[in-house]
Formats: sequence, structure tokens, C-alpha cells
Amino acid sequence: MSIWLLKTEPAECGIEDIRNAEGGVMRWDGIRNFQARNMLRDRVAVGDLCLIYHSGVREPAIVGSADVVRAAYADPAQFDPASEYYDERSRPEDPRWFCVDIRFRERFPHPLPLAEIKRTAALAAMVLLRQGRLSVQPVSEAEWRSIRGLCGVRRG
DNA sequence: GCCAACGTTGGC
DNA sequence: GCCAACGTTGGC
Repeated sequence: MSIWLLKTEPAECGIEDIRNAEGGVMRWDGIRNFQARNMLRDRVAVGDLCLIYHSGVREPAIVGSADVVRAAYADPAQFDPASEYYDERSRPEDPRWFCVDIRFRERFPHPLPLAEIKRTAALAAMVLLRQGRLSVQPVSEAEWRSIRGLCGVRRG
């Protein structure tokens, strides 16, 4: 079992959108970065845990978690000319981009702002602080535990 | 709105 | 294969 941090702009798809999706299940699509794509395609597995991070807002923060309920499959948006994620170079027999399905797990009692992550020693090694732009990134179990504690989660 | 970081593209 | 130009992300 692995743990991931998934970045999203809440104006487009926030933690509440995941919660409110049918069955709490949301397709995590639109990833158009090769490094993130490779992790989605090769590493993200059913049962993995995900931290949901809100970016592009006044106070960027980790706000909740989800789990992976379907492993990588071809992102349908790459074949849809009407989609902003359309990619004319993609072929159905050789897709360039992948997506996974995640399911809402919890919204944390309080968010963990980026500013607080930066001043937390236990989180100093987080990929988020070194590769700020990577939208799918690995999280260690120790980081997961620290983050949940800081977010006011009692146990688990 | 600015700008730094960094990924991608394309000329050579 | 290098690297400059360009585009995008995302914090501030």
C-alpha cells in the first residue's frame, strides 16, 4: 500500500466535489505531466491512500483524504476534441494519458496549510516542498501520520 | 498580477 | 543531444 498527495484546484474539483460525487467516487483525470503520469500509470494501486491538497487558493492546504478504487486506465478526455484535456497525439491503442478513480474518505477536522507544512520539521522532506509543481507525488507513512495528527484526526 | 521554478518544444 | 525559447503552475 502506498500513499500519494494529489493536488487540485478546488474551483475545479475540491474535496467537497469528491464527497458529493456519486458514491463518493471521482475520476482523477486531466493529468498532463509525464512524471505524474508515470506514477499514476505504474505505481498507484487500488487500496492506496491519497491526501487531497488544494492549490491556487489564498491558503493552499491539505484538506482530507481519499482511497484509490480503480487503478490506471486511459483518460477518456484525451480523445474528446471538446475537452480542454484533448490531445490530438493520443491514439486509443496507444494512449498518452492515464487516470484513476478515487473515493472520498474524510475531510480533516482542520486543514494543514502549506505555510505550516514548511515550518514542521517532520515534514521537511516532503516532495511538495522540493517539487512544488508535481501534481501526483509520493508521501511516506511517517508523513501521513504526522499530517493526520496536525489535521486533528484522533486515530488511524 | 508578478515572478520563480520547471517542464516541453523545436531548431540546430 | 544540447539548449534557448516558450508555456504553465502555483505561491505570494
